[in-house]
Amino acid sequence: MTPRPSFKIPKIPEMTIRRLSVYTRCLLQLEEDGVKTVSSEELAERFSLNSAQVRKDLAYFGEFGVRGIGYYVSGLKAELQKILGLDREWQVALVGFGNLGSALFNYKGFAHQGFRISVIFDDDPQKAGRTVDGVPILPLRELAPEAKGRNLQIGIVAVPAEAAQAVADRLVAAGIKAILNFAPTRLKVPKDVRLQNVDLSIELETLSFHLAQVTR
Amino acid sequence: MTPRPSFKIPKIPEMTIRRLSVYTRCLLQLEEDGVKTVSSEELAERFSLNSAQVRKDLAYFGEFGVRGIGYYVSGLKAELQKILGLDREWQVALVGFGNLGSALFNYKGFAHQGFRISVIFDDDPQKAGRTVDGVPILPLRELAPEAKGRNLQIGIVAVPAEAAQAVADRLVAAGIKAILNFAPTRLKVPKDVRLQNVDLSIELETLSFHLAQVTR
DNA sequence: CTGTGCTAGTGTTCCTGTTCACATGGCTCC
DNA sequence: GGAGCCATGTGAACAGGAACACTAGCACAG
Repeated sequence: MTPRPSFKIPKIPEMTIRRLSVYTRCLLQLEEDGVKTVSSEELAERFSLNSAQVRKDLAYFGEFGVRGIGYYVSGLKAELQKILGLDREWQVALVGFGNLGSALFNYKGFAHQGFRISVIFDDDPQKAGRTVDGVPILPLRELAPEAKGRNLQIGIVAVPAEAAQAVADRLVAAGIKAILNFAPTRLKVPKDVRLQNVDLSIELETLSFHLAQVTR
Repeated sequence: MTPRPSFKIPKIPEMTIRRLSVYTRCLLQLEEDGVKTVSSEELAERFSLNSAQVRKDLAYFGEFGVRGIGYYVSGLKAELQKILGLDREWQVALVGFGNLGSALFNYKGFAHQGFRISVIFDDDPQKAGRTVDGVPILPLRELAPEAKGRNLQIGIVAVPAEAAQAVADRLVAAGIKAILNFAPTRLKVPKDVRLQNVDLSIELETLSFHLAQVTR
């Protein structure tokens, strides 16, 4: 009756998932360096973290390690990539092709891990209709039909704050279940849609807060 | 004997500071809309948050509210801006003027809140020596002398992962106490230096993790 | 084959941040 | 001037994530 009998999910902490992502990157590096095995202790100290933390994070998903040895780098890497969904290709829609949008598009790290920006949306008549590196730039109203045709799964919102909610609404309406938002606004989305915010102002203001404490 | 006798700091949670930043932005909007007072309840529901949370966050820093009324929008806004250090201008150094660097430079939101990118560093001979919008682009070796002369306080790292640690080391050596890192690496800095990371891969991979759970 | 050493996995404790619930205290209206 | 209202401020309960410390199990040496 349970949808996934072989594999129970005991509420994974958000922080654990973020760390998995970090571990994965580290393992990629280690594999490249020809390292075969790594202990939770070694892994931990690279991020000034607790080794129990590392073990617990990994143990949420299975028993990947060997006692007395540690973890096999390439094996663990593959497991984590599978868990994070990096073993497949995700179709990403980028909305907004201004400064930030084009920077994101040109960022090399994405395609690498299986995130493919397969279409761009922007209503600017200067941009809409053109193509960059083989990727079409379309007006926003094309979103719904394209989403189905291209099997879009992730939307990146890189438009000004004022337009962000409208864009998000369209993404949701088009059936997209994961949104990465760069606009400085708190978007409202249904709770079956996963929303991840990147807010530069918050990061900068956190810094200036701490500076202000010292520089009183 | 205590360095700050008039003002005790009872360990402010990191999350509180991030929320202050969000509140501030909201208050700016409210003020613009001509709203005079706002209650913790109203403020909270804009971010689907608990009202006690809002009150506690604010209470860390003083008694800004009026019982039976709420908070005076412009008064609270001014207080929060002071707490976050937004009542002054910070001199920011941007290191790396590639895709992301130039996008950040052109992003309007920064100057707005008192963050002035007053110098850019990039070793690319195509770029170094030039000027954009009156801001000079210099080779990285100029960092130390410029930091003093320009009173640089914040460094933004927008270089590839491989170069990031070296850049961070130079920023630290130049006496900069706050770093915003966009490179996908965990930088090591002395603990009196405030480090804030923005890691796009982590955000995207968090999304793909959740998608992968559903799309099994 | 047996013993030792090493490190993964895990139950428990600790601690930080969030939520609840109440008492406090200024404003307003009569 | 006093009584009632209403939202703040805050101590106490709660929850969840992180650290500790112990147990389990595999590998390798002798």
